[in-house]
Amino acid sequence: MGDEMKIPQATAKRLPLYYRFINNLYLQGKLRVSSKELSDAVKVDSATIRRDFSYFGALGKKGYGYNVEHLLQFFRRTLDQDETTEVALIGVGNLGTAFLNYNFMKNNNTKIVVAFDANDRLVGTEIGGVPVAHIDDLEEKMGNVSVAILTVPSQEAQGITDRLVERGVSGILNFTPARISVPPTVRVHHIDLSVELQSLAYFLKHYPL
Amino acid sequence: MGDEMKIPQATAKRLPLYYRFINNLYLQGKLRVSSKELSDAVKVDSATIRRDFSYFGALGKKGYGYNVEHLLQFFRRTLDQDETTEVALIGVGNLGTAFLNYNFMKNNNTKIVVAFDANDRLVGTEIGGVPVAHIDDLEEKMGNVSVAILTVPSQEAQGITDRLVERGVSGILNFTPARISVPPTVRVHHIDLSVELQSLAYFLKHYPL
DNA sequence: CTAACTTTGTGAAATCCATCACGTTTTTTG
DNA sequence: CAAAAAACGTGATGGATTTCACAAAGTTAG
Ligand SMILES: NC(=O)c1ccc[n+]([C@@H]2O[C@H](COP(=O)([O-])OP(=O)(O)OC[C@H]3O[C@@H](n4cnc5c(N)ncnc54)[C@H](O)[C@@H]3O)[C@@H](O)[C@H]2O)c1
Ligand SMILES: NC(=O)c1ccc[n+]([C@@H]2O[C@H](COP(=O)([O-])OP(=O)(O)OC[C@H]3O[C@@H](n4cnc5c(N)ncnc54)[C@H](O)[C@@H]3O)[C@@H](O)[C@H]2O)c1
Repeated sequence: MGDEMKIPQATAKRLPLYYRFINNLYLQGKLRVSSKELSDAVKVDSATIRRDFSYFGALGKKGYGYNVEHLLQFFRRTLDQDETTEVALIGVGNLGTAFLNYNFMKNNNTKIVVAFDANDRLVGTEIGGVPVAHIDDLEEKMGNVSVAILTVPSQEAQGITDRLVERGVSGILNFTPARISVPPTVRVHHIDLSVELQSLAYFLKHYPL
Repeated sequence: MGDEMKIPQATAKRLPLYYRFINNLYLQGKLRVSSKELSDAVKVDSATIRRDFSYFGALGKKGYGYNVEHLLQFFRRTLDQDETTEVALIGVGNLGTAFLNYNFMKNNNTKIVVAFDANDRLVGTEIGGVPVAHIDDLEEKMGNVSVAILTVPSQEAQGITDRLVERGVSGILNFTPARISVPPTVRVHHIDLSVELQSLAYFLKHYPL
Protein backbone atom coordinates (compact mmCIF):
# COMPACT_ATOMS: atom_id res chain seq x y z
CA MET A 1 0.00 0.00 0.00
CA GLY A 2 1.37 3.43 -0.87
CA ASP A 3 1.36 5.08 2.51
CA GLU A 4 1.53 8.63 3.76
CA MET A 5 4.69 7.63 5.63
CA LYS A 6 6.46 9.98 8.06
CA ILE A 7 5.39 8.17 11.17
CA PRO A 8 8.31 8.54 13.60
CA GLN A 9 9.98 5.26 14.40
CA ALA A 10 9.41 5.74 18.10
CA THR A 11 5.71 5.99 17.40
CA ALA A 12 5.72 2.95 15.14
CA LYS A 13 7.26 0.86 17.91
CA ARG A 14 4.41 1.73 20.25
CA LEU A 15 1.62 0.87 17.83
CA PRO A 16 1.47 -2.85 18.61
CA LEU A 17 1.27 -1.98 22.28
CA TYR A 18 -1.60 0.41 21.72
CA TYR A 19 -3.32 -2.14 19.59
CA ARG A 20 -3.19 -4.77 22.29
CA PHE A 21 -4.69 -2.53 24.95
CA ILE A 22 -7.37 -1.15 22.71
CA ASN A 23 -8.29 -4.68 21.84
CA ASN A 24 -8.57 -5.51 25.54
CA LEU A 25 -10.83 -2.52 26.09
CA TYR A 26 -13.00 -3.62 23.21
CA LEU A 27 -13.30 -7.13 24.60
CA GLN A 28 -14.26 -5.65 27.96
CA GLY A 29 -17.07 -3.80 26.24
CA LYS A 30 -15.72 -0.31 26.86
CA LEU A 31 -17.07 2.23 24.41
CA ARG A 32 -14.75 5.16 24.91
CA VAL A 33 -11.33 5.88 26.28
CA SER A 34 -9.28 9.00 26.95
CA SER A 35 -5.58 9.45 26.38
CA LYS A 36 -5.23 9.71 30.14
CA GLU A 37 -6.81 6.31 30.77
CA LEU A 38 -4.72 4.75 28.05
CA SER A 39 -1.67 6.37 29.56
CA ASP A 40 -2.29 4.72 32.92
CA ALA A 41 -2.65 1.36 31.23
CA VAL A 42 0.35 1.38 28.91
CA LYS A 43 2.59 3.67 30.97
CA VAL A 44 3.20 6.15 28.19
CA ASP A 45 2.66 9.87 28.78
CA SER A 46 -0.78 10.97 27.65
CA ALA A 47 0.61 13.80 25.52
CA THR A 48 2.80 11.28 23.73
CA ILE A 49 -0.22 9.12 23.05
CA ARG A 50 -2.18 12.04 21.61
CA ARG A 51 0.81 13.02 19.51
CA ASP A 52 1.24 9.46 18.27
CA PHE A 53 -2.40 9.18 17.29
CA SER A 54 -2.36 12.59 15.65
CA TYR A 55 0.10 11.38 13.01
CA PHE A 56 -2.78 9.39 11.61
CA GLY A 57 -5.21 12.30 11.61
CA ALA A 58 -7.88 13.28 14.09
CA LEU A 59 -8.95 9.98 15.59
CA GLY A 60 -10.60 11.40 18.68
CA LYS A 61 -13.19 13.93 19.67
CA LYS A 62 -12.49 16.84 21.96
CA GLY A 63 -14.18 16.58 25.31
CA TYR A 64 -15.00 12.94 24.65
CA GLY A 65 -11.87 10.96 23.95
CA TYR A 66 -11.58 8.10 21.49
CA ASN A 67 -14.26 5.69 20.38
CA VAL A 68 -12.85 2.26 21.17
CA GLU A 69 -14.36 0.44 18.22
CA HIS A 70 -13.31 3.09 15.76
CA LEU A 71 -9.81 3.12 17.18
CA LEU A 72 -9.58 -0.65 17.05
CA GLN A 73 -10.63 -0.81 13.44
CA PHE A 74 -8.18 1.89 12.58
CA PHE A 75 -5.29 0.06 14.23
CA ARG A 76 -6.29 -3.23 12.74
CA ARG A 77 -6.02 -1.74 9.29
CA THR A 78 -2.83 0.13 10.02
CA LEU A 79 -1.04 -2.83 11.53
CA ASP A 80 -2.29 -5.17 8.82
CA GLN A 81 -3.88 -7.37 11.41
CA ASP A 82 -5.83 -9.23 8.79
CA GLU A 83 -2.74 -10.33 6.95
CA THR A 84 -0.56 -12.85 8.79
CA THR A 85 3.22 -12.52 8.66
CA GLU A 86 4.83 -15.93 8.40
CA VAL A 87 7.98 -16.48 10.41
CA ALA A 88 10.72 -19.12 10.51
CA LEU A 89 12.58 -20.03 13.70
CA ILE A 90 16.17 -21.28 13.57
CA GLY A 91 17.54 -23.17 16.56
CA VAL A 92 15.12 -25.30 18.57
CA GLY A 93 16.95 -25.23 21.89
CA ASN A 94 15.88 -23.84 25.25
CA LEU A 95 14.77 -20.50 23.95
CA GLY A 96 13.52 -21.69 20.56
CA THR A 97 11.32 -24.34 22.14
CA ALA A 98 9.76 -21.78 24.46
CA PHE A 99 8.83 -19.62 21.50
CA LEU A 100 7.38 -22.53 19.56
CA ASN A 101 5.20 -23.43 22.51
CA TYR A 102 3.96 -19.88 22.81
CA ASN A 103 1.04 -18.92 20.73
CA PHE A 104 2.13 -15.63 19.25
CA MET A 105 -1.13 -15.43 17.35
CA LYS A 106 -3.09 -14.71 20.51
CA ASN A 107 -3.11 -11.01 19.84
CA ASN A 108 -0.71 -10.86 17.03
CA ASN A 109 -0.65 -11.23 13.28
CA THR A 110 2.61 -13.18 13.20
CA LYS A 111 2.94 -16.93 13.11
CA ILE A 112 5.90 -19.27 13.24
CA VAL A 113 5.27 -21.71 10.40
CA VAL A 114 8.50 -23.69 10.28
CA ALA A 115 11.52 -24.34 12.50
CA PHE A 116 15.03 -25.62 11.75
CA ASP A 117 17.66 -27.34 13.80
CA ALA A 118 20.87 -29.30 13.29
CA ASN A 119 19.94 -31.93 15.86
CA ASP A 120 18.63 -35.09 14.16
CA ARG A 121 16.58 -36.03 17.18
CA LEU A 122 14.46 -32.93 16.73
CA VAL A 123 14.12 -33.06 12.97
CA GLY A 124 10.79 -34.48 11.89
CA THR A 125 9.04 -33.72 15.17
CA GLU A 126 6.46 -31.07 15.72
CA ILE A 127 6.65 -28.59 18.61
CA GLY A 128 3.76 -26.34 19.44
CA GLY A 129 2.24 -27.37 16.13
CA VAL A 130 5.29 -26.26 14.16
CA PRO A 131 7.25 -28.83 12.12
CA VAL A 132 11.01 -28.96 12.71
CA ALA A 133 13.13 -29.44 9.59
CA HIS A 134 16.86 -30.00 9.21
CA ILE A 135 18.98 -26.92 8.81
CA ASP A 136 20.47 -28.45 5.67
CA ASP A 137 17.05 -28.17 4.08
CA LEU A 138 16.69 -24.51 4.98
CA GLU A 139 16.64 -23.18 1.43
CA GLU A 140 14.27 -25.87 0.29
CA LYS A 141 11.74 -25.79 3.10
CA MET A 142 11.47 -22.26 4.31
CA GLY A 143 8.95 -21.22 1.72
CA ASN A 144 8.82 -17.51 1.29
CA VAL A 145 8.82 -16.34 4.86
CA SER A 146 10.26 -12.87 5.17
CA VAL A 147 11.02 -12.84 8.90
CA ALA A 148 13.25 -15.17 10.92
CA ILE A 149 13.87 -15.64 14.63
CA LEU A 150 17.44 -16.62 15.42
CA THR A 151 17.98 -18.76 18.51
CA VAL A 152 21.11 -20.71 17.59
CA PRO A 153 24.47 -20.70 19.38
CA SER A 154 26.21 -17.41 18.73
CA GLN A 155 29.01 -18.89 16.63
CA GLU A 156 26.44 -20.13 14.13
CA ALA A 157 24.63 -16.82 13.90
CA GLN A 158 26.52 -15.16 11.05
CA GLY A 159 26.61 -18.24 8.84
CA ILE A 160 22.89 -18.86 9.18
CA THR A 161 22.20 -15.18 8.68
CA ASP A 162 24.03 -15.19 5.37
CA ARG A 163 21.92 -18.08 4.17
CA LEU A 164 18.70 -16.42 5.32
CA VAL A 165 19.59 -13.20 3.57
CA GLU A 166 20.57 -15.05 0.42
CA ARG A 167 17.18 -16.72 0.55
CA GLY A 168 15.39 -13.38 0.67
CA VAL A 169 14.63 -12.85 4.37
CA SER A 170 14.27 -9.15 5.09
CA GLY A 171 13.80 -9.09 8.86
CA ILE A 172 15.66 -10.94 11.60
CA LEU A 173 14.91 -11.05 15.32
CA ASN A 174 18.29 -11.98 16.75
CA PHE A 175 18.46 -13.45 20.25
CA THR A 176 22.11 -14.45 20.07
CA PRO A 177 24.75 -12.21 21.60
CA ALA A 178 26.48 -12.02 18.19
CA ARG A 179 26.11 -8.73 16.32
CA ILE A 180 25.41 -9.98 12.83
CA SER A 181 26.29 -8.26 9.56
CA VAL A 182 23.62 -7.88 6.92
CA PRO A 183 23.19 -5.85 3.75
CA PRO A 184 21.46 -2.50 4.24
CA THR A 185 18.20 -3.87 2.86
CA VAL A 186 17.76 -6.23 5.78
CA ARG A 187 16.49 -5.13 9.15
CA VAL A 188 17.81 -6.73 12.34
CA HIS A 189 16.37 -6.27 15.80
CA HIS A 190 18.65 -7.47 18.56
CA ILE A 191 17.22 -8.77 21.79
CA ASP A 192 20.12 -9.38 24.05
CA LEU A 193 18.88 -10.78 27.33
CA SER A 194 22.23 -10.68 29.09
CA VAL A 195 22.65 -7.05 28.17
CA GLU A 196 19.15 -6.27 29.39
CA LEU A 197 19.82 -7.89 32.73
CA GLN A 198 23.21 -6.29 33.10
CA SER A 199 22.05 -2.85 32.14
CA LEU A 200 19.14 -3.09 34.54
CA ALA A 201 21.63 -3.87 37.30
CA TYR A 202 23.79 -0.95 36.19
CA PHE A 203 20.86 1.46 36.25
CA LEU A 204 19.91 0.34 39.73
CA LYS A 205 23.34 1.06 41.09
CA HIS A 206 24.10 4.25 39.25
CA TYR A 207 20.77 5.89 38.63
CA PRO A 208 18.95 5.67 41.94
CA LEU A 209 15.40 6.85 41.35
CA MET B 1 30.28 4.76 45.20
CA GLY B 2 29.64 8.47 44.80
CA ASP B 3 29.70 8.82 41.05
CA GLU B 4 30.16 11.69 38.66
CA MET B 5 26.82 10.69 37.14
CA LYS B 6 25.54 12.35 33.95
CA ILE B 7 26.18 9.35 31.72
CA PRO B 8 23.39 9.46 29.13
CA GLN B 9 21.02 6.56 29.41
CA ALA B 10 21.67 5.58 25.81
CA THR B 11 25.34 5.25 26.65
CA ALA B 12 24.66 3.25 29.79
CA LYS B 13 22.66 0.72 27.79
CA ARG B 14 25.59 0.11 25.50
CA LEU B 15 28.14 -0.45 28.25
CA PRO B 16 27.46 -4.16 28.78
CA LEU B 17 27.80 -4.68 25.05
CA TYR B 18 31.13 -2.93 24.96
CA TYR B 19 32.27 -4.91 27.94
CA ARG B 20 31.49 -8.21 26.27
CA PHE B 21 33.43 -7.40 23.13
CA ILE B 22 36.38 -5.96 24.95
CA ASN B 23 36.48 -9.09 27.02
CA ASN B 24 36.51 -11.18 23.85
CA LEU B 25 39.39 -9.15 22.47
CA TYR B 26 41.29 -9.63 25.69
CA LEU B 27 40.75 -13.38 25.59
CA GLN B 28 41.98 -13.38 22.01
CA GLY B 29 45.19 -11.73 23.19
CA LYS B 30 44.63 -8.45 21.34
CA LEU B 31 46.58 -5.59 22.89
CA ARG B 32 44.99 -2.57 21.26
CA VAL B 33 41.78 -1.65 19.52
CA SER B 34 40.50 1.41 17.70
CA SER B 35 37.01 2.85 17.83
CA LYS B 36 36.71 1.87 14.17
CA GLU B 37 37.42 -1.80 14.84
CA LEU B 38 35.06 -1.83 17.78
CA SER B 39 32.47 -0.18 15.60
CA ASP B 40 32.61 -2.97 13.04
CA ALA B 41 32.20 -5.55 15.77
CA VAL B 42 29.34 -4.06 17.76
CA LYS B 43 27.65 -2.18 14.89
CA VAL B 44 27.69 1.17 16.63
CA ASP B 45 29.08 4.24 14.87
CA SER B 46 32.70 4.87 15.81
CA ALA B 47 32.03 8.49 16.76
CA THR B 48 29.33 7.28 19.11
CA ILE B 49 31.78 4.87 20.71
CA ARG B 50 34.36 7.58 21.21
CA ARG B 51 31.72 9.87 22.64
CA ASP B 52 30.49 7.12 24.97
CA PHE B 53 33.97 6.41 26.25
CA SER B 54 34.73 10.10 26.63
CA TYR B 55 32.09 10.45 29.33
CA PHE B 56 34.46 8.48 31.53
CA GLY B 57 37.48 10.63 30.72
CA ALA B 58 40.29 10.08 28.27
CA LEU B 59 40.55 6.31 28.03
CA GLY B 60 42.44 6.19 24.76
CA LYS B 61 45.53 7.62 23.14
CA LYS B 62 45.48 9.62 19.95
CA GLY B 63 47.00 7.86 17.00
CA TYR B 64 47.00 4.60 18.94
CA GLY B 65 43.49 3.72 20.03
CA TYR B 66 42.61 2.00 23.26
CA ASN B 67 44.67 -0.41 25.31
CA VAL B 68 42.53 -3.51 25.63
CA GLU B 69 43.62 -4.50 29.10
CA HIS B 70 43.26 -0.99 30.45
CA LEU B 71 39.82 -0.68 28.86
CA LEU B 72 38.74 -4.03 30.24
CA GLN B 73 39.80 -3.16 33.76
CA PHE B 74 38.02 0.12 33.49
CA PHE B 75 34.78 -1.48 32.37
CA ARG B 76 35.03 -4.20 34.94
CA ARG B 77 35.15 -1.58 37.64
CA THR B 78 32.47 0.57 36.11
CA LEU B 79 30.05 -2.28 35.60
CA ASP B 80 30.85 -3.75 38.98
CA GLN B 81 31.82 -7.00 37.37
CA ASP B 82 33.39 -8.28 40.53
CA GLU B 83 30.24 -7.99 42.50
CA THR B 84 27.53 -10.46 41.49
CA THR B 85 23.95 -9.26 41.31
CA GLU B 86 21.61 -11.94 42.60
CA VAL B 87 18.37 -12.41 40.76
CA ALA B 88 15.10 -14.25 41.44
CA LEU B 89 12.96 -15.71 38.67
CA ILE B 90 9.21 -15.99 39.06
CA GLY B 91 7.30 -18.40 36.82
CA VAL B 92 9.08 -21.58 35.75
CA GLY B 93 7.19 -22.20 32.51
CA ASN B 94 8.43 -22.31 28.95
CA LEU B 95 10.32 -19.08 29.09
CA GLY B 96 11.41 -19.30 32.72
CA THR B 97 12.86 -22.78 32.22
CA ALA B 98 14.87 -21.56 29.23
CA PHE B 99 16.38 -18.81 31.34
CA LEU B 100 17.20 -21.16 34.20
CA ASN B 101 19.02 -23.46 31.79
CA TYR B 102 21.03 -20.62 30.39
CA ASN B 103 24.16 -19.69 32.17
CA PHE B 104 23.93 -15.93 32.42
CA MET B 105 27.20 -15.82 34.28
CA LYS B 106 29.20 -16.68 31.16
CA ASN B 107 30.08 -13.06 30.60
CA ASN B 108 27.89 -11.45 33.08
CA ASN B 109 27.82 -10.52 36.71
CA THR B 110 24.22 -11.53 37.26
CA LYS B 111 23.05 -14.85 38.58
CA ILE B 112 19.64 -16.38 39.12
CA VAL B 113 19.81 -17.81 42.63
CA VAL B 114 16.22 -18.83 43.26
CA ALA B 115 13.05 -19.49 41.29
CA PHE B 116 9.39 -19.60 42.27
CA ASP B 117 6.33 -21.25 40.81
CA ALA B 118 2.79 -22.15 41.82
CA ASN B 119 2.97 -25.63 40.31
CA ASP B 120 3.58 -28.25 43.00
CA ARG B 121 5.24 -30.59 40.57
CA LEU B 122 8.03 -28.09 40.04
CA VAL B 123 8.48 -27.02 43.64
CA GLY B 124 11.45 -28.72 45.26
CA THR B 125 13.17 -29.53 41.99
CA GLU B 126 16.29 -27.87 40.69
CA ILE B 127 16.56 -26.53 37.15
CA GLY B 128 19.85 -25.44 35.72
CA GLY B 129 21.22 -25.60 39.24
CA VAL B 130 18.60 -23.24 40.61
CA PRO B 131 16.18 -24.45 43.29
CA VAL B 132 12.48 -23.92 42.64
CA ALA B 133 10.41 -22.81 45.64
CA HIS B 134 6.70 -22.34 46.06
CA ILE B 135 5.35 -18.91 45.30
CA ASP B 136 3.66 -18.92 48.71
CA ASP B 137 7.12 -18.92 50.26
CA LEU B 138 8.29 -15.95 48.20
CA GLU B 139 8.79 -13.58 51.09
CA GLU B 140 10.52 -16.19 53.17
CA LYS B 141 12.88 -17.62 50.59
CA MET B 142 13.91 -14.86 48.29
CA GLY B 143 16.69 -13.62 50.50
CA ASN B 144 17.68 -10.09 49.66
CA VAL B 145 17.80 -10.24 45.91
CA SER B 146 17.18 -6.84 44.37
CA VAL B 147 16.32 -7.89 40.84
CA ALA B 148 13.54 -10.18 39.63
CA ILE B 149 12.69 -11.72 36.27
CA LEU B 150 8.94 -12.05 35.70
CA THR B 151 7.80 -14.92 33.50
CA VAL B 152 4.37 -15.69 34.91
CA PRO B 153 1.03 -15.51 33.09
CA SER B 154 0.13 -11.87 32.51
CA GLN B 155 -2.87 -11.88 34.88
CA GLU B 156 -0.54 -12.78 37.74
CA ALA B 157 2.00 -10.10 36.94
CA GLN B 158 0.65 -7.20 38.96
CA GLY B 159 -0.05 -9.24 42.08
CA ILE B 160 3.41 -10.78 42.12
CA THR B 161 4.95 -7.41 41.39
CA ASP B 162 3.30 -5.89 44.42
CA ARG B 163 4.72 -8.63 46.60
CA LEU B 164 8.19 -8.22 45.10
CA VAL B 165 8.13 -4.49 45.64
CA GLU B 166 6.87 -4.92 49.17
CA ARG B 167 9.79 -7.26 49.74
CA GLY B 168 12.29 -4.63 48.57
CA VAL B 169 13.01 -5.56 44.96
CA SER B 170 14.18 -2.50 43.04
CA GLY B 171 14.48 -3.82 39.50
CA ILE B 172 12.14 -6.00 37.46
CA LEU B 173 12.70 -7.51 34.03
CA ASN B 174 9.15 -8.07 32.86
CA PHE B 175 8.51 -10.55 30.06
CA THR B 176 4.75 -10.56 30.43
CA PRO B 177 2.63 -8.41 28.15
CA ALA B 178 1.14 -6.70 31.21
CA ARG B 179 2.35 -3.17 31.89
CA ILE B 180 2.87 -3.30 35.62
CA SER B 181 2.54 -0.44 38.08
CA VAL B 182 5.32 0.20 40.57
CA PRO B 183 6.32 3.01 42.89
CA PRO B 184 8.74 5.52 41.36
CA THR B 185 11.65 3.98 43.23
CA VAL B 186 11.43 0.74 41.29
CA ARG B 187 12.76 0.35 37.78
CA VAL B 188 11.00 -1.90 35.29
CA HIS B 189 12.37 -2.97 31.92
CA HIS B 190 9.77 -4.46 29.63
CA ILE B 191 10.75 -7.07 27.09
CA ASP B 192 7.69 -7.69 25.05
CA LEU B 193 8.44 -10.34 22.49
CA SER B 194 5.12 -10.10 20.69
CA VAL B 195 5.56 -6.38 20.30
CA GLU B 196 9.09 -6.87 19.00
CA LEU B 197 7.94 -9.33 16.40
CA GLN B 198 4.98 -7.25 15.39
CA SER B 199 6.90 -4.02 15.15
CA LEU B 200 9.60 -5.72 13.09
CA ALA B 201 6.87 -6.84 10.67
CA TYR B 202 5.44 -3.33 10.64
CA PHE B 203 8.81 -1.78 9.86
CA LEU B 204 9.39 -4.19 7.02
CA LYS B 205 6.13 -3.28 5.36
CA HIS B 206 6.15 0.43 5.95
CA TYR B 207 9.79 1.40 6.08
CA PRO B 208 11.47 -0.38 3.19
CA LEU B 209 15.19 0.14 3.52
C1' DC C 1 -29.96 26.67 27.10
C1' DT C 2 -26.13 27.90 29.79
C1' DA C 3 -22.28 27.17 32.51
C1' DA C 4 -18.93 24.18 33.96
C1' DC C 5 -16.22 20.61 32.73
C1' DT C 6 -13.54 17.45 29.82
C1' DT C 7 -10.33 16.27 26.49
C1' DT C 8 -8.34 16.68 22.04
C1' DG C 9 -4.75 18.31 18.75
C1' DT C 10 -0.78 20.93 18.24
C1' DG C 11 2.51 25.03 18.28
C1' DA C 12 6.57 25.81 20.92
C1' DA C 13 10.12 24.63 24.04
C1' DA C 14 13.01 21.41 26.00
C1' DT C 15 15.74 17.13 25.85
C1' DC C 16 18.27 13.81 24.30
C1' DC C 17 21.12 11.69 21.04
C1' DA C 18 24.00 10.68 16.90
C1' DT C 19 27.04 12.25 13.66
C1' DC C 20 30.15 15.33 11.29
C1' DA C 21 34.44 17.32 11.00
C1' DC C 22 38.69 18.64 12.48
C1' DG C 23 42.63 20.18 15.64
C1' DT C 24 45.79 17.59 18.23
C1' DT C 25 48.61 14.03 19.63
C1' DT C 26 50.91 9.89 18.89
C1' DT C 27 52.64 6.27 16.11
C1' DT C 28 54.71 4.54 12.12
C1' DT C 29 57.52 4.58 8.13
C1' DG C 30 61.29 5.74 5.31
C1' DC D 1 64.70 12.66 12.29
C1' DA D 2 61.00 14.28 9.28
C1' DA D 3 56.92 13.39 6.97
C1' DA D 4 52.91 10.81 6.64
C1' DA D 5 49.38 8.26 8.68
C1' DA D 6 46.35 6.97 12.37
C1' DA D 7 43.05 7.81 15.67
C1' DC D 8 41.35 10.23 19.76
C1' DG D 9 38.39 13.80 22.00
C1' DT D 10 35.08 17.24 21.29
C1' DG D 11 32.68 21.72 19.58
C1' DA D 12 29.05 22.30 16.69
C1' DT D 13 25.11 20.86 14.29
C1' DG D 14 20.97 18.72 13.20
C1' DG D 15 17.45 15.40 13.90
C1' DA D 16 14.31 12.97 16.57
C1' DT D 17 11.40 12.66 20.44
C1' DT D 18 9.15 14.09 24.54
C1' DT D 19 6.73 17.23 27.17
C1' DC D 20 4.38 21.55 28.30
C1' DA D 21 0.57 24.22 27.99
C1' DC D 22 -3.47 26.03 25.97
C1' DA D 23 -7.15 27.32 22.52
C1' DA D 24 -10.83 25.06 20.53
C1' DA D 25 -14.42 21.94 20.47
C1' DG D 26 -17.30 18.92 22.43
C1' DT D 27 -19.92 16.94 26.53
C1' DT D 28 -22.55 16.91 30.65
C1' DA D 29 -25.49 18.61 34.29
C1' DG D 30 -28.90 21.46 35.97
N1 LIG E 1 18.32 -19.52 26.89
C1 LIG E 1 18.44 -18.30 27.31
O1 LIG E 1 17.89 -17.95 28.32
C2 LIG E 1 19.25 -17.32 26.55
C3 LIG E 1 19.50 -16.08 27.12
C4 LIG E 1 20.26 -15.14 26.43
C5 LIG E 1 20.76 -15.46 25.18
N2 LIG E 1 20.52 -16.67 24.66
C6 LIG E 1 21.08 -16.95 23.34
O2 LIG E 1 20.12 -17.56 22.52
C7 LIG E 1 20.71 -18.55 21.72
C8 LIG E 1 20.03 -19.87 21.97
O3 LIG E 1 20.10 -20.17 23.36
P1 LIG E 1 19.57 -21.54 23.91
O4 LIG E 1 19.69 -21.49 25.39
O5 LIG E 1 18.26 -21.85 23.33
O6 LIG E 1 20.67 -22.53 23.34
P2 LIG E 1 20.52 -24.10 23.08
O7 LIG E 1 21.90 -24.64 23.00
O8 LIG E 1 19.57 -24.67 24.03
O9 LIG E 1 19.87 -24.17 21.64
C9 LIG E 1 20.56 -23.99 20.46
C10 LIG E 1 19.91 -24.89 19.40
O10 LIG E 1 20.48 -24.58 18.14
C11 LIG E 1 20.74 -25.81 17.47
N3 LIG E 1 21.82 -25.60 16.49
C12 LIG E 1 23.15 -25.60 16.70
N4 LIG E 1 23.80 -25.33 15.55
C13 LIG E 1 22.85 -25.15 14.62
C14 LIG E 1 22.90 -24.85 13.24
N5 LIG E 1 24.04 -24.64 12.59
N6 LIG E 1 21.74 -24.74 12.58
C15 LIG E 1 20.56 -24.93 13.22
N7 LIG E 1 20.45 -25.21 14.52
C16 LIG E 1 21.60 -25.32 15.21
C17 LIG E 1 21.10 -26.79 18.54
O11 LIG E 1 20.84 -28.11 18.10
C18 LIG E 1 20.14 -26.37 19.66
O12 LIG E 1 18.92 -27.04 19.56
C19 LIG E 1 22.17 -18.56 22.09
O13 LIG E 1 22.88 -17.79 21.17
C20 LIG E 1 22.20 -17.93 23.44
O14 LIG E 1 23.42 -17.25 23.66
C21 LIG E 1 19.79 -17.60 25.32
N1 LIG F 1 6.99 -18.36 25.86
C1 LIG F 1 7.14 -17.32 25.04
O1 LIG F 1 7.73 -17.47 23.99
C2 LIG F 1 6.60 -15.99 25.40
C3 LIG F 1 6.66 -14.99 24.44
C4 LIG F 1 6.16 -13.72 24.76
C5 LIG F 1 5.64 -13.48 26.01
N2 LIG F 1 5.60 -14.47 26.91
C6 LIG F 1 5.04 -14.16 28.23
O2 LIG F 1 5.88 -14.68 29.23
C7 LIG F 1 5.09 -15.18 30.29
C8 LIG F 1 5.43 -16.62 30.52
O3 LIG F 1 5.24 -17.34 29.34
P1 LIG F 1 5.41 -18.90 29.29
O4 LIG F 1 5.24 -19.32 27.89
O5 LIG F 1 6.65 -19.29 30.00
O6 LIG F 1 4.13 -19.36 30.12
P2 LIG F 1 3.93 -20.73 30.90
O7 LIG F 1 2.48 -20.89 31.09
O8 LIG F 1 4.68 -21.82 30.23
O9 LIG F 1 4.63 -20.47 32.30
C9 LIG F 1 4.04 -19.76 33.33
C10 LIG F 1 4.52 -20.36 34.63
O10 LIG F 1 4.08 -19.54 35.69
C11 LIG F 1 3.58 -20.37 36.72
N3 LIG F 1 2.64 -19.60 37.52
C12 LIG F 1 1.32 -19.37 37.29
N4 LIG F 1 0.81 -18.60 38.24
C13 LIG F 1 1.80 -18.34 39.11
C14 LIG F 1 1.88 -17.59 40.29
N5 LIG F 1 0.85 -16.93 40.79
N6 LIG F 1 3.08 -17.54 40.91
C15 LIG F 1 4.14 -18.19 40.43
N7 LIG F 1 4.13 -18.91 39.31
C16 LIG F 1 2.96 -18.97 38.65
C17 LIG F 1 2.96 -21.55 36.03
O11 LIG F 1 2.91 -22.67 36.89
C18 LIG F 1 3.94 -21.75 34.87
O12 LIG F 1 4.97 -22.62 35.24
C19 LIG F 1 3.65 -14.97 29.91
O13 LIG F 1 3.17 -13.80 30.47
C20 LIG F 1 3.71 -14.83 28.42
O14 LIG F 1 2.70 -14.01 27.93
C21 LIG F 1 6.07 -15.72 26.64
